[in-house]
Amino acid sequence: MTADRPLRADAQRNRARVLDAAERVFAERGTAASTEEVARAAGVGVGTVFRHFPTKEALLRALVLARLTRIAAEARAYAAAPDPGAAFFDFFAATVRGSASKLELLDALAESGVHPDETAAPVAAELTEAVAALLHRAQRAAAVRADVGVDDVVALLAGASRARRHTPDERPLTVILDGLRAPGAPGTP
Amino acid sequence: MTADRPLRADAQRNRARVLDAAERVFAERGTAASTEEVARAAGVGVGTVFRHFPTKEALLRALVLARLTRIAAEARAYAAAPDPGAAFFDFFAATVRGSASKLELLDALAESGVHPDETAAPVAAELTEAVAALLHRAQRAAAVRADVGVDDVVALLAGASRARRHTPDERPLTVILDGLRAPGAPGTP
DNA sequence: TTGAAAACGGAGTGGCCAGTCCGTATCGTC
DNA sequence: GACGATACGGACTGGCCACTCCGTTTTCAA
Repeated sequence: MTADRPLRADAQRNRARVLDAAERVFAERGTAASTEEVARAAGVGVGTVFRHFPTKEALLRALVLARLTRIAAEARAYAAAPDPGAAFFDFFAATVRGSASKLELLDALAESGVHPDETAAPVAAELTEAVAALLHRAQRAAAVRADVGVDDVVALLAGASRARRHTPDERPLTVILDGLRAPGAPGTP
Repeated sequence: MTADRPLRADAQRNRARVLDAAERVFAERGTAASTEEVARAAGVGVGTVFRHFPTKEALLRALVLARLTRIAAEARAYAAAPDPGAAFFDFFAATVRGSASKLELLDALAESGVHPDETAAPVAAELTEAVAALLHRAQRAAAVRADVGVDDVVALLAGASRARRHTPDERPLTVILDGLRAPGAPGTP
Protein backbone atom coordinates (compact mmCIF):
# COMPACT_ATOMS: atom_id res chain seq x y z
CA MET A 1 0.00 0.00 0.00
CA THR A 2 2.27 2.84 -1.08
CA ALA A 3 0.58 6.17 -0.58
CA ASP A 4 1.16 7.17 -4.18
CA ARG A 5 1.11 10.92 -4.06
CA PRO A 6 0.76 12.59 -7.47
CA LEU A 7 3.87 12.64 -9.62
CA ARG A 8 5.75 15.84 -10.08
CA ALA A 9 4.99 17.63 -13.36
CA ASP A 10 8.29 16.73 -15.04
CA ALA A 11 8.00 13.16 -13.84
CA GLN A 12 4.58 12.82 -15.40
CA ARG A 13 5.82 14.29 -18.65
CA ASN A 14 8.82 11.98 -18.77
CA ARG A 15 6.81 8.91 -17.96
CA ALA A 16 4.57 9.62 -20.92
CA ARG A 17 7.53 10.32 -23.18
CA VAL A 18 9.17 7.04 -22.22
CA LEU A 19 6.00 5.09 -22.88
CA ASP A 20 5.65 6.76 -26.26
CA ALA A 21 9.25 6.23 -27.24
CA ALA A 22 9.19 2.63 -26.08
CA GLU A 23 6.19 1.87 -28.26
CA ARG A 24 7.91 3.38 -31.28
CA VAL A 25 11.30 1.83 -30.67
CA PHE A 26 10.06 -1.65 -29.83
CA ALA A 27 7.73 -1.56 -32.81
CA GLU A 28 10.46 -0.78 -35.28
CA ARG A 29 13.56 -2.42 -33.75
CA GLY A 30 11.88 -5.32 -32.00
CA THR A 31 11.57 -5.88 -28.30
CA ALA A 32 15.24 -6.73 -28.12
CA ALA A 33 16.06 -3.06 -28.50
CA SER A 34 18.06 -1.84 -25.52
CA THR A 35 16.63 0.32 -22.80
CA GLU A 36 19.19 2.95 -23.65
CA GLU A 37 17.78 3.24 -27.14
CA VAL A 38 14.38 3.84 -25.65
CA ALA A 39 15.83 6.44 -23.29
CA ARG A 40 17.56 8.21 -26.14
CA ALA A 41 14.39 8.22 -28.24
CA ALA A 42 12.55 9.68 -25.27
CA GLY A 43 15.19 12.35 -24.75
CA VAL A 44 15.82 11.07 -21.26
CA GLY A 45 18.52 9.28 -19.29
CA VAL A 46 18.39 5.54 -18.66
CA GLY A 47 18.07 6.23 -14.97
CA THR A 48 14.78 7.92 -15.61
CA VAL A 49 13.44 5.00 -17.56
CA PHE A 50 14.33 2.61 -14.77
CA ARG A 51 12.90 4.88 -12.11
CA HIS A 52 9.52 4.76 -13.80
CA PHE A 53 9.71 1.12 -14.81
CA PRO A 54 11.97 -0.83 -12.48
CA THR A 55 12.51 -3.51 -15.06
CA LYS A 56 12.47 -3.80 -18.81
CA GLU A 57 9.79 -6.38 -18.36
CA ALA A 58 7.73 -3.88 -16.38
CA LEU A 59 8.01 -1.45 -19.26
CA LEU A 60 6.83 -4.10 -21.71
CA ARG A 61 4.01 -4.95 -19.39
CA ALA A 62 2.94 -1.34 -19.14
CA LEU A 63 2.88 -1.07 -22.90
CA VAL A 64 0.78 -4.17 -23.29
CA LEU A 65 -1.56 -2.96 -20.61
CA ALA A 66 -1.99 0.40 -22.29
CA ARG A 67 -2.71 -1.27 -25.57
CA LEU A 68 -5.22 -3.71 -24.12
CA THR A 69 -6.93 -0.86 -22.36
CA ARG A 70 -7.17 1.11 -25.57
CA ILE A 71 -8.59 -1.86 -27.47
CA ALA A 72 -11.13 -2.52 -24.75
CA ALA A 73 -12.22 1.09 -24.88
CA GLU A 74 -12.59 0.88 -28.62
CA ALA A 75 -14.64 -2.28 -28.30
CA ARG A 76 -16.99 -0.50 -25.96
CA ALA A 77 -17.22 2.42 -28.35
CA TYR A 78 -18.20 0.15 -31.21
CA ALA A 79 -20.85 -1.45 -29.06
CA ALA A 80 -22.78 1.79 -29.39
CA ALA A 81 -23.12 1.42 -33.15
CA PRO A 82 -26.67 0.65 -34.27
CA ASP A 83 -25.94 -2.31 -36.54
CA PRO A 84 -24.69 -5.25 -34.44
CA GLY A 85 -22.96 -6.92 -37.36
CA ALA A 86 -21.21 -3.78 -38.53
CA ALA A 87 -20.21 -2.98 -34.96
CA PHE A 88 -18.47 -6.32 -34.61
CA PHE A 89 -16.80 -6.43 -38.00
CA ASP A 90 -15.74 -2.80 -37.94
CA PHE A 91 -14.20 -3.26 -34.54
CA PHE A 92 -12.37 -6.35 -35.69
CA ALA A 93 -11.03 -4.69 -38.82
CA ALA A 94 -10.06 -1.49 -37.07
CA THR A 95 -8.21 -3.36 -34.36
CA VAL A 96 -6.27 -5.42 -36.84
CA ARG A 97 -5.40 -2.41 -38.97
CA GLY A 98 -4.25 -0.49 -35.96
CA SER A 99 -2.35 -3.26 -34.26
CA ALA A 100 -0.52 -4.92 -37.09
CA SER A 101 2.93 -4.51 -35.64
CA LYS A 102 1.98 -3.83 -32.09
CA LEU A 103 0.00 -6.75 -30.80
CA GLU A 104 3.17 -8.72 -31.08
CA LEU A 105 4.21 -7.12 -27.84
CA LEU A 106 1.76 -9.40 -26.20
CA ASP A 107 3.47 -12.36 -27.72
CA ALA A 108 6.85 -11.03 -26.84
CA LEU A 109 5.72 -11.04 -23.28
CA ALA A 110 4.25 -14.49 -23.44
CA GLU A 111 7.37 -15.83 -25.07
CA SER A 112 9.78 -14.47 -22.55
CA GLY A 113 8.07 -16.45 -19.85
CA VAL A 114 6.22 -13.52 -18.39
CA HIS A 115 3.24 -14.66 -16.45
CA PRO A 116 0.17 -12.50 -16.39
CA ASP A 117 0.07 -10.55 -13.19
CA GLU A 118 -2.60 -9.04 -11.02
CA THR A 119 -2.44 -5.72 -12.83
CA ALA A 120 -3.11 -7.31 -16.19
CA ALA A 121 -5.92 -9.59 -15.13
CA PRO A 122 -8.61 -6.94 -14.66
CA VAL A 123 -7.73 -5.29 -17.96
CA ALA A 124 -7.81 -8.63 -19.74
CA ALA A 125 -11.19 -9.34 -18.18
CA GLU A 126 -12.38 -5.92 -19.26
CA LEU A 127 -11.32 -6.62 -22.83
CA THR A 128 -12.87 -10.04 -22.88
CA GLU A 129 -16.10 -8.67 -21.58
CA ALA A 130 -16.26 -5.85 -24.11
CA VAL A 131 -15.51 -8.20 -27.00
CA ALA A 132 -18.00 -10.71 -25.69
CA ALA A 133 -20.71 -8.07 -25.68
CA LEU A 134 -19.96 -7.13 -29.29
CA LEU A 135 -19.76 -10.75 -30.32
CA HIS A 136 -22.93 -11.94 -28.66
CA ARG A 137 -24.96 -9.06 -29.97
CA ALA A 138 -23.72 -9.79 -33.48
CA GLN A 139 -24.50 -13.46 -33.02
CA ARG A 140 -28.01 -12.72 -31.79
CA ALA A 141 -28.48 -10.63 -34.91
CA ALA A 142 -27.29 -13.60 -36.97
CA ALA A 143 -24.43 -11.61 -38.41
CA VAL A 144 -21.69 -13.76 -36.92
CA ARG A 145 -21.62 -17.54 -36.89
CA ALA A 146 -22.88 -18.98 -33.65
CA ASP A 147 -20.12 -21.49 -33.05
CA VAL A 148 -17.26 -19.13 -32.22
CA GLY A 149 -16.45 -17.96 -28.71
CA VAL A 150 -14.68 -14.92 -27.37
CA ASP A 151 -11.39 -16.76 -27.12
CA ASP A 152 -11.63 -17.72 -30.75
CA VAL A 153 -12.20 -14.10 -31.69
CA VAL A 154 -9.20 -12.98 -29.69
CA ALA A 155 -7.07 -15.69 -31.24
CA LEU A 156 -8.24 -14.60 -34.67
CA LEU A 157 -7.41 -10.99 -33.88
CA ALA A 158 -3.88 -12.04 -33.11
CA GLY A 159 -3.77 -14.22 -36.20
CA ALA A 160 -5.08 -11.51 -38.48
CA SER A 161 -2.53 -9.07 -37.10
CA ARG A 162 0.23 -11.49 -37.83
CA ALA A 163 -1.05 -12.13 -41.32
CA ARG A 164 -1.06 -8.41 -41.89
CA ARG A 165 2.59 -8.15 -40.96
CA HIS A 166 3.21 -10.53 -43.83
CA THR A 167 1.34 -8.55 -46.45
CA PRO A 168 -0.04 -5.07 -46.20
CA ASP A 169 -2.78 -6.56 -48.35
CA GLU A 170 -6.34 -6.48 -47.03
CA ARG A 171 -7.30 -9.80 -48.54
CA PRO A 172 -6.32 -12.00 -45.59
CA LEU A 173 -8.34 -9.82 -43.26
CA THR A 174 -11.30 -10.05 -45.62
CA VAL A 175 -11.01 -13.82 -45.68
CA ILE A 176 -11.10 -14.02 -41.91
CA LEU A 177 -14.01 -11.64 -41.64
CA ASP A 178 -15.92 -13.68 -44.18
CA GLY A 179 -15.11 -16.83 -42.29
CA LEU A 180 -16.70 -15.28 -39.23
CA ARG A 181 -19.96 -14.36 -40.91
CA ALA A 182 -23.05 -16.37 -40.23
CA PRO A 183 -24.16 -18.57 -43.16
CA GLY A 184 -27.14 -16.50 -44.20
CA ALA A 185 -25.62 -13.06 -43.67
CA PRO A 186 -24.45 -10.86 -46.55
CA GLY A 187 -20.73 -11.33 -47.00
CA THR A 188 -19.27 -13.92 -49.31
CA PRO A 189 -21.99 -13.64 -51.91
CA MET B 1 33.24 -22.01 -54.96
CA THR B 2 34.40 -24.10 -52.02
CA ALA B 3 35.11 -27.65 -53.13
CA ASP B 4 32.85 -29.10 -50.43
CA ARG B 5 34.07 -32.59 -50.01
CA PRO B 6 31.67 -34.90 -48.11
CA LEU B 7 31.57 -34.46 -44.34
CA ARG B 8 33.18 -37.01 -42.11
CA ALA B 9 30.72 -39.49 -40.58
CA ASP B 10 30.82 -37.98 -37.10
CA ALA B 11 30.48 -34.50 -38.50
CA GLN B 12 27.36 -35.45 -40.38
CA ARG B 13 25.88 -37.07 -37.31
CA ASN B 14 26.61 -34.06 -35.14
CA ARG B 15 25.27 -31.59 -37.64
CA ALA B 16 21.96 -33.44 -37.66
CA ARG B 17 21.91 -33.64 -33.87
CA VAL B 18 22.50 -29.93 -33.55
CA LEU B 19 19.73 -29.11 -35.99
CA ASP B 20 17.38 -31.38 -34.10
CA ALA B 21 18.27 -30.03 -30.70
CA ALA B 22 18.06 -26.45 -31.93
CA GLU B 23 14.55 -26.99 -33.20
CA ARG B 24 13.47 -28.44 -29.87
CA VAL B 25 15.23 -25.89 -27.70
CA PHE B 26 14.18 -22.83 -29.67
CA ALA B 27 10.62 -24.12 -29.84
CA GLU B 28 10.30 -24.48 -26.11
CA ARG B 29 12.59 -21.79 -24.72
CA GLY B 30 12.25 -19.24 -27.48
CA THR B 31 14.90 -18.16 -29.93
CA ALA B 32 16.65 -16.24 -27.18
CA ALA B 33 17.90 -19.53 -25.77
CA SER B 34 21.68 -19.57 -25.71
CA THR B 35 23.80 -21.51 -28.11
CA GLU B 36 25.25 -23.40 -25.20
CA GLU B 37 21.83 -24.72 -24.30
CA VAL B 38 21.47 -26.00 -27.82
CA ALA B 39 24.89 -27.60 -27.63
CA ARG B 40 24.05 -29.29 -24.35
CA ALA B 41 20.75 -30.58 -25.72
CA ALA B 42 22.63 -31.95 -28.70
CA GLY B 43 25.25 -33.62 -26.49
CA VAL B 44 27.95 -31.63 -28.19
CA GLY B 45 30.38 -28.80 -27.38
CA VAL B 46 29.64 -25.22 -28.36
CA GLY B 47 32.62 -25.29 -30.65
CA THR B 48 30.94 -27.95 -32.71
CA VAL B 49 27.78 -25.93 -33.06
CA PHE B 50 29.75 -22.93 -34.28
CA ARG B 51 31.82 -25.00 -36.65
CA HIS B 52 28.70 -26.16 -38.43
CA PHE B 53 26.86 -22.86 -38.17
CA PRO B 54 29.29 -19.96 -37.98
CA THR B 55 26.68 -17.74 -36.42
CA LYS B 56 23.59 -18.14 -34.33
CA GLU B 57 21.78 -16.42 -37.12
CA ALA B 58 23.07 -19.01 -39.57
CA LEU B 59 21.65 -21.74 -37.35
CA LEU B 60 18.27 -20.02 -37.26
CA ARG B 61 18.42 -19.63 -40.99
CA ALA B 62 19.18 -23.30 -41.49
CA LEU B 63 16.21 -24.23 -39.33
CA VAL B 64 13.87 -21.99 -41.25
CA LEU B 65 15.20 -23.37 -44.49
CA ALA B 66 14.66 -26.94 -43.39
CA ARG B 67 11.13 -26.13 -42.32
CA LEU B 68 10.28 -24.35 -45.55
CA THR B 69 11.68 -27.24 -47.50
CA ARG B 70 9.58 -29.71 -45.56
CA ILE B 71 6.43 -27.64 -46.07
CA ALA B 72 7.10 -27.34 -49.78
CA ALA B 73 7.53 -31.08 -50.01
CA GLU B 74 4.27 -31.62 -48.21
CA ALA B 75 2.53 -29.19 -50.53
CA ARG B 76 3.76 -31.19 -53.49
CA ALA B 77 2.59 -34.40 -51.85
CA TYR B 78 -0.90 -33.03 -51.35
CA ALA B 79 -1.01 -31.97 -54.97
CA ALA B 80 -1.28 -35.65 -55.82
CA ALA B 81 -4.62 -36.01 -54.01
CA PRO B 82 -7.58 -36.54 -56.34
CA ASP B 83 -9.93 -33.90 -54.92
CA PRO B 84 -8.46 -30.41 -55.58
CA GLY B 85 -10.43 -28.80 -52.77
CA ALA B 86 -9.53 -31.41 -50.20
CA ALA B 87 -5.91 -31.29 -51.32
CA PHE B 88 -5.72 -27.58 -50.63
CA PHE B 89 -7.64 -27.53 -47.37
CA ASP B 90 -5.96 -30.62 -45.98
CA PHE B 91 -2.57 -29.18 -46.76
CA PHE B 92 -3.48 -25.90 -45.09
CA ALA B 93 -4.82 -27.57 -41.97
CA ALA B 94 -1.95 -30.02 -41.68
CA THR B 95 0.62 -27.28 -42.04
CA VAL B 96 -1.01 -25.15 -39.38
CA ARG B 97 -1.39 -28.07 -37.00
CA GLY B 98 2.21 -29.05 -37.49
CA SER B 99 3.72 -25.60 -37.35
CA ALA B 100 1.89 -23.95 -34.53
CA SER B 101 4.93 -23.15 -32.48
CA LYS B 102 7.51 -23.47 -35.15
CA LEU B 103 6.66 -21.11 -37.94
CA GLU B 104 7.46 -18.37 -35.51
CA LEU B 105 11.07 -19.04 -36.28
CA LEU B 106 10.43 -17.33 -39.53
CA ASP B 107 9.18 -14.31 -37.72
CA ALA B 108 12.02 -14.39 -35.27
CA LEU B 109 14.31 -14.13 -38.21
CA ALA B 110 12.38 -11.35 -39.83
CA GLU B 111 12.26 -9.45 -36.58
CA SER B 112 15.94 -9.59 -35.87
CA GLY B 113 16.62 -7.78 -39.10
CA VAL B 114 17.71 -10.81 -41.01
CA HIS B 115 17.41 -10.23 -44.68
CA PRO B 116 16.54 -13.12 -46.91
CA ASP B 117 19.66 -14.44 -48.53
CA GLU B 118 20.50 -16.27 -51.69
CA THR B 119 20.16 -19.66 -50.06
CA ALA B 120 16.63 -18.97 -48.93
CA ALA B 121 15.36 -17.50 -52.16
CA PRO B 122 15.17 -20.72 -54.18
CA VAL B 123 13.47 -22.57 -51.34
CA ALA B 124 10.98 -19.76 -50.89
CA ALA B 125 10.31 -19.86 -54.62
CA GLU B 126 9.86 -23.61 -54.44
CA LEU B 127 7.33 -23.24 -51.64
CA THR B 128 5.46 -20.50 -53.41
CA GLU B 129 5.27 -22.54 -56.55
CA ALA B 130 4.01 -25.65 -54.78
CA VAL B 131 1.36 -23.70 -52.90
CA ALA B 132 0.38 -21.85 -56.06
CA ALA B 133 -0.20 -25.16 -57.81
CA LEU B 134 -2.45 -26.40 -55.01
CA LEU B 135 -4.26 -23.09 -54.81
CA HIS B 136 -4.91 -22.67 -58.50
CA ARG B 137 -6.15 -26.17 -58.96
CA ALA B 138 -8.56 -25.69 -56.06
CA GLN B 139 -9.68 -22.41 -57.51
CA ARG B 140 -10.27 -23.93 -60.92
CA ALA B 141 -12.39 -26.56 -59.21
CA ALA B 142 -14.33 -23.71 -57.53
CA ALA B 143 -13.43 -24.99 -54.08
CA VAL B 144 -11.46 -21.91 -53.07
CA ARG B 145 -12.55 -18.32 -53.62
CA ALA B 146 -11.01 -16.82 -56.72
CA ASP B 147 -9.86 -13.55 -55.22
CA VAL B 148 -7.02 -14.80 -53.06
CA GLY B 149 -3.44 -15.07 -54.21
CA VAL B 150 -0.53 -17.20 -53.07
CA ASP B 151 0.80 -14.44 -50.86
CA ASP B 152 -2.54 -14.21 -49.12
CA VAL B 153 -2.51 -17.92 -48.48
CA VAL B 154 0.98 -17.77 -47.03
CA ALA B 155 0.01 -14.82 -44.85
CA LEU B 156 -3.01 -16.75 -43.66
CA LEU B 157 -0.87 -19.77 -42.88
CA ALA B 158 1.24 -17.61 -40.63
CA GLY B 159 -1.85 -16.02 -39.13
CA ALA B 160 -3.55 -19.32 -38.46
CA SER B 161 -0.41 -20.65 -36.80
CA ARG B 162 -0.30 -17.65 -34.54
CA ALA B 163 -3.97 -17.99 -33.69
CA ARG B 164 -3.32 -21.58 -32.79
CA ARG B 165 -0.65 -20.60 -30.32
CA HIS B 166 -3.35 -18.62 -28.57
CA THR B 167 -5.84 -21.47 -28.26
CA PRO B 168 -5.29 -25.12 -28.97
CA ASP B 169 -8.86 -24.88 -30.18
CA GLU B 170 -9.59 -25.82 -33.79
CA ARG B 171 -12.27 -23.20 -34.23
CA PRO B 172 -10.05 -20.38 -35.47
CA LEU B 173 -8.56 -22.66 -38.09
CA THR B 174 -12.05 -23.70 -39.15
CA VAL B 175 -13.08 -20.08 -39.48
CA ILE B 176 -10.14 -19.32 -41.74
CA LEU B 177 -10.70 -22.40 -43.86
CA ASP B 178 -14.35 -21.44 -44.26
CA GLY B 179 -13.34 -17.93 -45.20
CA LEU B 180 -11.23 -19.38 -47.96
CA ARG B 181 -13.99 -21.48 -49.50
CA ALA B 182 -15.62 -20.39 -52.69
CA PRO B 183 -19.21 -19.14 -52.25
CA GLY B 184 -20.95 -22.15 -53.74
CA ALA B 185 -18.73 -24.85 -52.29
CA PRO B 186 -19.78 -26.99 -49.33
CA GLY B 187 -18.36 -25.51 -46.16
CA THR B 188 -20.25 -23.13 -43.94
CA PRO B 189 -23.68 -24.58 -44.66
C1' DT C 1 48.32 -50.19 -38.67
C1' DT C 2 49.40 -45.82 -38.95
C1' DG C 3 49.61 -41.05 -39.62
C1' DA C 4 47.68 -36.92 -41.56
C1' DA C 5 43.47 -34.53 -42.12
C1' DA C 6 39.20 -33.46 -40.16
C1' DA C 7 36.42 -32.71 -36.04
C1' DC C 8 35.73 -32.26 -31.39
C1' DG C 9 35.28 -30.01 -26.62
C1' DG C 10 35.17 -26.44 -23.69
C1' DA C 11 37.86 -22.80 -21.29
C1' DG C 12 38.54 -18.22 -22.48
C1' DT C 13 37.49 -13.35 -24.46
C1' DG C 14 35.17 -9.22 -25.66
C1' DG C 15 31.20 -6.71 -26.00
C1' DC C 16 26.70 -5.55 -24.85
C1' DC C 17 22.98 -4.63 -21.86
C1' DA C 18 19.89 -4.53 -17.65
C1' DG C 19 19.94 -2.38 -13.63
C1' DT C 20 22.38 0.78 -9.68
C1' DC C 21 24.09 4.95 -7.49
C1' DC C 22 24.88 9.44 -6.44
C1' DG C 23 26.03 14.24 -7.47
C1' DT C 24 23.23 17.68 -9.81
C1' DA C 25 19.04 19.99 -11.42
C1' DT C 26 14.14 20.98 -11.07
C1' DC C 27 9.85 21.47 -8.68
C1' DG C 28 6.63 23.27 -5.58
C1' DT C 29 5.59 25.15 -1.17
C1' DC C 30 5.94 28.60 2.52
C1' DG D 1 13.61 33.37 -2.80
C1' DA D 2 14.75 29.71 -0.34
C1' DC D 3 14.70 25.19 1.18
C1' DG D 4 13.34 20.35 1.36
C1' DA D 5 11.64 16.95 -1.49
C1' DT D 6 11.53 14.88 -5.76
C1' DA D 7 13.37 13.68 -10.06
C1' DC D 8 17.10 13.63 -13.38
C1' DG D 9 21.40 11.99 -16.05
C1' DG D 10 24.73 9.01 -17.12
C1' DA D 11 29.07 6.76 -15.55
C1' DC D 12 29.57 2.33 -13.72
C1' DT D 13 29.05 -2.74 -12.58
C1' DG D 14 28.04 -7.61 -13.03
C1' DG D 15 26.60 -11.14 -15.65
C1' DC D 16 25.49 -13.33 -19.75
C1' DC D 17 26.26 -14.80 -24.32
C1' DA D 18 28.09 -15.16 -29.10
C1' DC D 19 32.11 -16.50 -30.88
C1' DT D 20 37.42 -18.03 -30.89
C1' DC D 21 41.35 -20.97 -30.18
C1' DC D 22 43.97 -24.80 -29.54
C1' DG D 23 45.21 -29.26 -27.40
C1' DT D 24 42.98 -33.73 -27.87
C1' DT D 25 40.26 -37.25 -30.20
C1' DT D 26 38.22 -39.51 -34.17
C1' DT D 27 37.98 -40.82 -38.85
C1' DC D 28 39.58 -42.93 -42.93
C1' DA D 29 42.60 -44.01 -46.74
C1' DA D 30 46.60 -46.27 -47.95
